[in-house]
Formats: sequence, C-alpha cells, structure tokens
Amino acid sequence: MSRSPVDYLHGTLETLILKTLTRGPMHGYAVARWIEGATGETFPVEEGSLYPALYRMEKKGWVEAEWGVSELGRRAKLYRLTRAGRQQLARDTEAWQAFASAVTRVLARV
Amino acid sequence: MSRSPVDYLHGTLETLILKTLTRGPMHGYAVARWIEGATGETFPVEEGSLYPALYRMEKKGWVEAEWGVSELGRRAKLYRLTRAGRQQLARDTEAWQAFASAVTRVLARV
DNA sequence: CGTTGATACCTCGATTGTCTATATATAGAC
DNA sequence: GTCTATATATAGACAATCGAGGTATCAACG
Repeated sequence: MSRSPVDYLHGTLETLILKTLTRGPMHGYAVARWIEGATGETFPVEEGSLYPALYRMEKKGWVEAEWGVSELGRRAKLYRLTRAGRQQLARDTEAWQAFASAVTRVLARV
Repeated sequence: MSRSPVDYLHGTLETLILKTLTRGPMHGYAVARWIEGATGETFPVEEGSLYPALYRMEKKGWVEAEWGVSELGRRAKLYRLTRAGRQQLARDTEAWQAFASAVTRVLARV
C-alpha cells in the first residue's frame, strides 16, 4: 500500500511493533523495551510515539487489545497480532527491504 | 548529531542529496532524477520536498548554490557540496547504516 | 516512613518534513 | 498551436514523532 518514502519512513515504528508481537501477546511497555533491546538502543521508543502507534494499529485491525496482567503482576493492556496484522507485517517487511537496500546501495556507491 | 528515529527518517532525503552531489555540482532537478534512477524508482523525489530540503541544507551550510546553466542550456541553480556537507554525509552515512542494519536485523529475526 | 526508581498507561501541544497542487518560464516535437 | 520535458518556487494540508506532563502501583532503600 505504501508508495512514497514518507510511508516507509513513518511506518518503521509500526512495522517493528508488528514484528515484536510475533513473539506472542505483549503489553506496550514491554514492546517498547524489547525493540530498544533488539536494536541495541539504536531505536529508542518514546511513549508519546508508542501509544498513539498502538491505537492507530488497533483501529486498522492489525492488533487487538485486552486488559490483563504483566509478568510482574501489574495491570497491563496486552496486544495480540491479528491475521491482518501478520499480513501487513509481510508486506511491510518486503517494502522495508526494498527501500533500505536501495538507500544503502546508493550511499555505498563510490 | 541525530539521536532519535525521526532524525534518521526525516533526514534520508537530505542524506541522498548530499551523496548525489559528491558526483559534482548539480541542479535540483537533476539531483531528483538521479536519486530516482539510482534507487530504481524506489525513492521518488517530489519537488515539494526537494526544494525545501535544498534550502534547509543551504542554510545549514552543507551546500552552496549558484545560478548557472544546465546541460540542456537552461537557466538552473547549481548546487555544490561544501566541506561541512561532506562531513555531514560521512556522519549521516554511518548513522544510516547503524539504523538500517538494526531494523533489518530485527525484521529478519525468526 | 518517606522517597526514589521502575513499571505501566495516557495525552496534549509543538515541531517538522513530506505531499499535493499550483504557478511561472522556456524549448523542442508534432 | 499544443503537448511534453525541463527547471524553479511556494502555499496549505497532513501525519508522525517528540518532549513533557499526568496518573497509579510496587519494591527497595535509608
């Protein structure tokens, strides 16, 4: 669906969230910490970006939320990947690879 | 200088422009067409993004502009990379590699 | 016992870059 | 004469991020 750079670019956080949730249902805070860890702190996830992103994704039907309990026994909203979300992840991943490799190729050019 | 995702993301066009100008002085229109060609049309460069980007970069001292003539004999504003622009490109390239490889690595994870 | 820090969610306003659309102007092709 | 490509410029709308603030719970520390 995405055609312009801004779509790849601005969508990166959403794509990483989708990817994170393939590991199983998770609450927002855990998703953020996991992304940061997995990218070696290269991709900090601010809460002011995280929660709006999760709402957008819920509205688009990519994730479903349910109140539950975190690993530490706290009240937490658990997000689960939907079928549509899984399909979106496949499309996003392909689009990202094309975009990133194109940019990388140009920058690597001598 | 860039620390947050939005800096890598929004800076991509500027980085590609810097890279393009290492090939020698060029006018904006040619820069746009070159980026599109070099990325295999993966990265379309709209004029509404291009010219504002060039002005930002001129203001930041990364490029210098001078009115001249295009290859086709038309009036054109020729942009030239400055020393600061070259240094910025080096930083940007490094930052991009770190960012892109981190995202790619996470998405490739099984 | 009070405070700090981590966990966990939420939201507002400002910022910023891109996009679409529009405008101008020239030159060559048909 | 009109269309297409070249070439620059700008205005307004849009969208995602960021920074900063707020709420609440709980464990650890002194």
